[in-house]
Amino acid sequence: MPTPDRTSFEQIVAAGREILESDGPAGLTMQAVATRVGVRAPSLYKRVRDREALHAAVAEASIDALTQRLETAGSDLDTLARAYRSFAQEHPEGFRIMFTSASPHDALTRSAAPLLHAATAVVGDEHALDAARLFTAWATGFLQMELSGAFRLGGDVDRAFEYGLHQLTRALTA
Amino acid sequence: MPTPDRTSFEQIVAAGREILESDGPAGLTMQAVATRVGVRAPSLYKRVRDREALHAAVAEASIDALTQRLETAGSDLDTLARAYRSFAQEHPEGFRIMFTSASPHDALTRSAAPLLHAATAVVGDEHALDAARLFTAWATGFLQMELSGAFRLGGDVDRAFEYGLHQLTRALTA
DNA sequence: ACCTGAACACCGTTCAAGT
DNA sequence: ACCTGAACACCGTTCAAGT
Repeated sequence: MPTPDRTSFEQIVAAGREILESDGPAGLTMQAVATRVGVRAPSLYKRVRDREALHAAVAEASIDALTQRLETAGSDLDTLARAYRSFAQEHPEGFRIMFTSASPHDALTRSAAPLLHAATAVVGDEHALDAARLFTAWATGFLQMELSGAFRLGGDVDRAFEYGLHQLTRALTA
Repeated sequence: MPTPDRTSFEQIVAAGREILESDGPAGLTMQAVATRVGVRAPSLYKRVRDREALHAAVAEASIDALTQRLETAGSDLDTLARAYRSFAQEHPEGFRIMFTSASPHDALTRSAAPLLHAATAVVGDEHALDAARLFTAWATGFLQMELSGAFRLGGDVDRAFEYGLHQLTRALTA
């Protein structure tokens, strides 16, 4: 006897993102998600393999949200860097989980496209990948350190961001 | 009636580092550490406040190990970057936990000193902090992406590292 | 003083039984 | 076909009782 679905994969992932942002990765439990979508924990296993898969799905959704933000932001490195930073500041846990949970190849590839395009415009085809990696590595590391509070030696963090952005774009343009 | 100590904080942290490296952060449990040091889990609470404090202590020990490596490596940015990378490749989980667990101020400050010194030599006092942040952000982000397998668009990762290193040192020297 | 077993709360996961 | 309660394994943490 069929039963009407009481939840969906999409709803589970959406609930997971909210819980992650409010309670951190430790709070992103099967039980917490089940409660939020109005179901018992065992029911989640119909749509998600296990807790690790749940985390991966939330990570993928975060990457997709970031990609969309980057795609609509603009096409130059400067604009992309600022869009990246504002995304990370709005979704600190969503940003973090992108690099701590195993994320699918496809999502990462899609998110790289805007950067690769912008880098190509600056350094040409041959070094586009290297330049994109230089740029994203800096931005990712900077945001990670900013969010984790690693910048505690004083100084103006905003100025440090502008300094890095300026040095990098200048180096790549030269 | 006093009892001879059957373990120590140092032994607990050392065991924690080994378990972290072999089983990842999820495997770094109170029970696993207790078993390895030959004690029951409740006994650990005499030396460590809770699981979070255990992770923080392991993170601090990793930072200290990195700092020592950097201090003995050399004093220019190029050498520091390579030392940083080799440390991360030898202790991937130890590297990761430095940025995911709350680490004490002092350890972070000590680890920044070698970088700050090298940066000062290149850009002078006024921009030393900004330059050190640019450099560590890039290196940290790059290693994080390398270790998490985020570099999946082909290309030579070693070459990308050399490219970034070259562009950064050139930008800061100019 | 430190160590332990017992106990409790909480989570992940499986599965037989419900509808 | 999905949902649930019951059950089991495992972990974090506290605490009274041992030495």
